[in-house]
Amino acid sequence: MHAERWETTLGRVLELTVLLGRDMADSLAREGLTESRAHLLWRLQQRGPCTQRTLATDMHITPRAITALVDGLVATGFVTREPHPSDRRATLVTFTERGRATAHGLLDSYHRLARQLFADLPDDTFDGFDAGLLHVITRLRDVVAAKTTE
Amino acid sequence: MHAERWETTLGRVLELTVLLGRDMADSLAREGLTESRAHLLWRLQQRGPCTQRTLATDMHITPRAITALVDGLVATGFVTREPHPSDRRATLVTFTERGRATAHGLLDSYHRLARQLFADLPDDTFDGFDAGLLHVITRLRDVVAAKTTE
DNA sequence: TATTGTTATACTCTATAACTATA
DNA sequence: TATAGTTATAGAGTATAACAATA
Repeated sequence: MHAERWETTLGRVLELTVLLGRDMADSLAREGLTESRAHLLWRLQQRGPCTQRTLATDMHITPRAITALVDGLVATGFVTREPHPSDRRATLVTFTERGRATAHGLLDSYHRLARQLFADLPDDTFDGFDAGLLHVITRLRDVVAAKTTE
Repeated sequence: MHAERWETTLGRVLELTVLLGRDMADSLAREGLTESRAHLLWRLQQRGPCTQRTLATDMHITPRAITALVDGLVATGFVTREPHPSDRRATLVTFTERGRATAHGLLDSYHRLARQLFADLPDDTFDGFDAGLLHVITRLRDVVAAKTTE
């Protein structure tokens, strides 16, 4: 195995991230969403109504950033701020009908994309791809962990 | 092949992009760079000194955004604006010594990362991963092209 | 008239710090 | 005293539009 092949392949990984990022940003823009706001809707769908603090911890961004994202999503009609039943400091971020429908649409798009990318891939190639992905993700976690320790 | 596997694997692809993005942003911050500014340095290294217009076309962002990025890179000492020898409207964005050294450093980091991710991957797994990547990138280009045509 | 890069203006994402209301 | 969310302030990236200098 030669280093040139590794570098070519890493180049492909980077190209994939760029293409995927552009495609997702484009699709989201058609729904009136940005990547950050869609991320919030995604988390909200998985957790159900929750406090902004929960979302901040979940999404690894500050409470201030959540306030800004929720402001935008409220203004565009995807979510509402509801009072927390037992803690009057907190708010429960909650889907509007439109928000719920949009989140379902995002899930559909995700399924459709998975099919488009993988449906016509031979089984053994798919397996190799998946195995390689797992390996690379593990390595990457090690790299990140090593840096954090430094 | 079941749809669930496609979705799990797409999830891994997304996780990879997130991890890679975080790792790169962290490394760049240590050099006093952002991803956008590093992208500009990367293109500059591949093309040599060039006009802002060229960079704008190259990086798929507006001339205004290039002005902002170059302003930042000039202020932090990575590049200078030099007069264009034959067109007095244009400027040639050019590396400083520090800029050139940093760009070389980025290239080194790239090589090192490729080695860290792939060096201990069995040859056949690597081949499967690479083949899958190629396929997925091709599919993704089709998807993007289909949307643009719409 | 077309092009290069700028200024003017605006929106989004994010961060830190100070503050209010509540626990 | 600690926590939830806000306001204040700041910096980065990007976009469109109007403009100056030059081609």
